[in-house]
Amino acid sequence: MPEKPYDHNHIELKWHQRWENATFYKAEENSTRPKYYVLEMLPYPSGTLHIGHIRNYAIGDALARYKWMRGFNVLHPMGWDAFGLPAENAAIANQRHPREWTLQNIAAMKKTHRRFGFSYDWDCEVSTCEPEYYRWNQWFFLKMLERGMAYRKEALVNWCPKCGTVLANEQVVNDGCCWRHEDTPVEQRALEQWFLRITDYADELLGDIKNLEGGWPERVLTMQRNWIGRSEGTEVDFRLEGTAAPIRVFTTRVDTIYGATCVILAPEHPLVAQLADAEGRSCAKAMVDARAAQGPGDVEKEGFFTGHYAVNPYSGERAPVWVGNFVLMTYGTGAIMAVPAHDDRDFEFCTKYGIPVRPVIRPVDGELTRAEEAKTAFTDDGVVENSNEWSGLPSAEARRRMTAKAEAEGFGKGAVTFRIKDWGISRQRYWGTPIPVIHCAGCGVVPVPERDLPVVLPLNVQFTGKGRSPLEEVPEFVNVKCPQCGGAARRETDTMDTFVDSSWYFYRYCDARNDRMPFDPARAAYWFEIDQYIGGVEHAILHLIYSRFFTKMMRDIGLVKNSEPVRRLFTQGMVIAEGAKMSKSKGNVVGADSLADRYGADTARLFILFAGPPEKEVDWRDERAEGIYRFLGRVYRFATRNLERARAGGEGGAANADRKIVRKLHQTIRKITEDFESRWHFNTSISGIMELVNELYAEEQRLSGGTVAELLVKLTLLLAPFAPYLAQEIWEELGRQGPVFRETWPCYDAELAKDDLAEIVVQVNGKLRSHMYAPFGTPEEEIKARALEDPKVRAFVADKQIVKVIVVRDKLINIVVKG
RNA sequence: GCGGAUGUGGCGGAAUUGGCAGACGCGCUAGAUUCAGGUUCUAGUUCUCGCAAGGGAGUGGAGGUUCAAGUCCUCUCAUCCGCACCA
Repeated sequence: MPEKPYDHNHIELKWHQRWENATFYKAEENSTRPKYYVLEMLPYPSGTLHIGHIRNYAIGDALARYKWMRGFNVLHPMGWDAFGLPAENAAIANQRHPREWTLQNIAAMKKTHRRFGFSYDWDCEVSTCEPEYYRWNQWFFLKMLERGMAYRKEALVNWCPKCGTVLANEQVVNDGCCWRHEDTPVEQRALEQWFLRITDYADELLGDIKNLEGGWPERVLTMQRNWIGRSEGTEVDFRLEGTAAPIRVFTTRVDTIYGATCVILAPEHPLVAQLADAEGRSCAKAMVDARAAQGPGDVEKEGFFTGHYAVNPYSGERAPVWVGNFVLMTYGTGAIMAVPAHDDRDFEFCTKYGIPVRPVIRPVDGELTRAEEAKTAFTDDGVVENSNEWSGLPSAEARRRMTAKAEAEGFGKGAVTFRIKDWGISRQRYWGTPIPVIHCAGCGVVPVPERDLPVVLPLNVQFTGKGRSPLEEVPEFVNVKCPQCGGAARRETDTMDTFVDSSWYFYRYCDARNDRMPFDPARAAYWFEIDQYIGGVEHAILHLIYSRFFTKMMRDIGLVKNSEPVRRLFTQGMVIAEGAKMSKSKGNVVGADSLADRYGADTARLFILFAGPPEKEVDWRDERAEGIYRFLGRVYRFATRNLERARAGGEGGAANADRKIVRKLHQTIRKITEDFESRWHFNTSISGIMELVNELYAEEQRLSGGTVAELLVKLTLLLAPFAPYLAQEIWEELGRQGPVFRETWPCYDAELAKDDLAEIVVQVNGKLRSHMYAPFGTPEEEIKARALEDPKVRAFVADKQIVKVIVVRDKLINIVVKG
C-alpha cells in the first residue's frame, strides 16, 4: 500500500467534527476504578488562548488521558471564570454589556479548546459569570456573616485609579502597582469595606503547609509561609512619663530591650495627635501622605522627637518617644522600641538622629562590640550583656523568661503577629457577585434572606468610568425594602472580588447542576482532594491561599471533610517569546489558533511539551515546530505504507531485526510510563518516541508483518496522550473502533526490554579507552582478564604498574595505573 | 538586604542512582530524489591538533572529595524569580 501524505488539516477537521459534542471523560458514577481528579487552572477569558495556556492544558490533558488508560476514573473538568473581565470597563461600556462580552469570549475559547481536542468533561462546566453559580458565593457570604467571619469596617485600601476599584493586598505587585496595570501605582483610600476573616485561619494555613510538602513545589510553600508571615514575640508597655498611659510595642527581640534607646510611633498612631505639637502633627500627616502617594518600597527614614519620654519597664530607663515614617501602623501595635545596636533599620534611624547605640548582645564566642566601633547592627542571637539580672543568658532563654516576667507583672505578654491581613473582598465594579446585604436606616445591615438569592446583577447598566460602582446608578437595583422592617432601604452595591469565585469553583465541578446547595457533600467527599492541579506559579499566594482558606471554612460549616483542596500542585513554567515574557501589552503573544492554523493542533501541543521540561520556562520560536511536524508526518507515512503488511501479519519475533525493535519498543514504553509516573519530563518521552520511529525507519525492510502490526498499535497508544488526532486517525486506519485513549495503556515486559549483552565501558585512569560486550552477570575476574587483553587498553597500560582495578557489575571497569 | 532557582555545542535541551557528556530536535554541510524550488530519504555536525588512525581539552569560574564529578562539598561570578522597612 502506498503511503499517504500527512494532511493534518484533513485529519483534524474530520475528528474535530466527529468529536464536536463528545465528552471523552465522563467520570463514572459508582465506578470501581480508583478516582483521579486532574484540573488545570482557569485562563483569563480574554477571547484568545495563547501558547502558554496550551502548555497548561496539554500537560493536564496528557495526564488525564494517561490516567484513564491506566484504569482510573478520571474527572477532568473545564470551566470558566470571570477573572478576565477587562479592567477597561469604561472602554467596553459603549460597545457591549460586559456579561455578553464575557459569554462571547467564553464561547470563543471553548471553540479553541475543542479544536485542540482537549478531553474535558464539558458536562461539569461552570461559568462563574452566571447567577446560578454566583448565588452560592452569596450563600457562602451569608454563612460567614452569620458566624462573624464576614464583617465591614472602614479601612485604608489599595485603590487602582485605572481599574477604578479597590484591590486586595495580594493584588498589589511590582512595588505597589496594580496586578492588572503593572505600571500604575495604587493609591490608598479610606473606605467602608467588607472583609473575610482569613486571619482566623492564619495559624492553620501556616501549620498545614507541612502536609503539603512533597506534593506542592517548595517555592510556593515558601511564598505562602512568607505571606502569612507569622512572628512570635512579646508585647511590652512603655509607660508614658507623666501619665499612666502605656505605649504598647511589639518586638520579637525582647532580649535586646536594655539596648532600646528610644520608642518610635508610626505616624498614624493615635498617640501622635496627643503627644506631638501642631508642627509635629502636620509633619506626621505629611509622612502618611507621602507613603500613600508612593506606596510601599524603599523610603528615606525620617522622624521627629515628640518631646515626651516613656519608661522601659525592665530597666526603668527613660526613652525618648519619636515618630518615624518607617514604622507601620498596620503591623504589630504600630509602635516599636528601637534597638539600634541590634536592628539594621533602627541603626540607620538612630545614627541619623544622633540617638545612642548601646549593644547588649554579644556573639556566643565573641566580644561585645562597643558602640563607637559599631558600623552595623549585630542582629543575630547571642548572649545578653549589660542587662542586670538577665546578663549572661542566651538570647532565646532571655526572651522566654523576660516574656514571663512581663506577663507576671502585667506590663506585657507573649504575642503572635501575622503579616497576612483579612481579605478585603469589596469591589466597586459592576462585575462580580453582588454582596447580599441591605442597608436599612432603622435595622442597620440586614442580610438578604436565603430564599431571595441570588441577588442578580441588573442588565441595564451605564458605565460611567467615574470610579464609582455603576450599580449605584441603577435605582431598581439599589432601592429595596428592608427584609426586616419593610421600610425603604438601600442595597449594597459593592460586588465581590472574583477571587471568591475561583476559591471553590473546583468543588462545583463535582455537582455543577445542583440548585439546592453549592454541591453535594457526598460527591465532594468522593472526588476530593484534587489529585493533581496544574497551573502557573503566579497564583502562588492569591488563588492558592484563598482556596485553602475556603476549604477550611467549608469544612467548618460541614460541607467537606478535607482540610486542603489540592494534594499535588504542579507549577508549569512560563512561555516566553523571543526572550521576553509573553504579554498582550508587548504584543508578542503567540496565539494558539494561529499556530494550529499553520502546523495543526497536534504539532502545537506536541511541540510545547517537547520544548522543555514543563516546570521550566521555555523560549518559543515558531521555526522549531518544523521538527515536530516532520516527525508526525514520518509516523503517519510509516503507518499508512505498512498497513497492508501489518494486516497480513505473520510470525514476528524470530528475525534479529524484530528482536531488536521489540526491545526498543519495550524500553520506550518503560521510559514513557516512568516519565508519567514521576517527573513528567514529556520532552524526553517524546524524544523517546522519536528514537523508536527512527529505528523503525532504519529496520523497516527487515521487519516481519507481525512485528510491524504490534509496533503500529503500541506506537499509536504511546502517542495518544500527546497527539490525539493523529493517534485516532491511525487507530482507525488500523481498523480499530472507538476513541484510542479509551484503550488500555501498553505494558512493558521487563524481559523483552532487557539487552542481550551488557555493554561494558573500559577506562584507564578514569578515561574512556574501549568498550566490550559481555553477558549480564559476568564475573569480575573474567571482565578484568578480557579488558587487559584488549589491544587499545594494553597501549595505555603497557609497562605501567596496575595499582587498582574497579569493576562495576555489567557497567564499567576502571584500571588505575601508575608510572 | 533576605529567600529561591538556573548556568552544558551555533540554538532548545538530554544525561532519573557519582560510572561512555552532548540523546532527541532546530540550524548548518554534503549526497540521493526532483525540470526547478519545496517535500522526502541518507550521511555528517562540541572544540582543537592530525591526510588518517588517533591524541588533547571540555558542562559559568577557582579549589576540594573520589578509582571515577555536569552530578557531592567549599568559595566565587552571572542571570532570572519571589519578598522587601513585617520590628
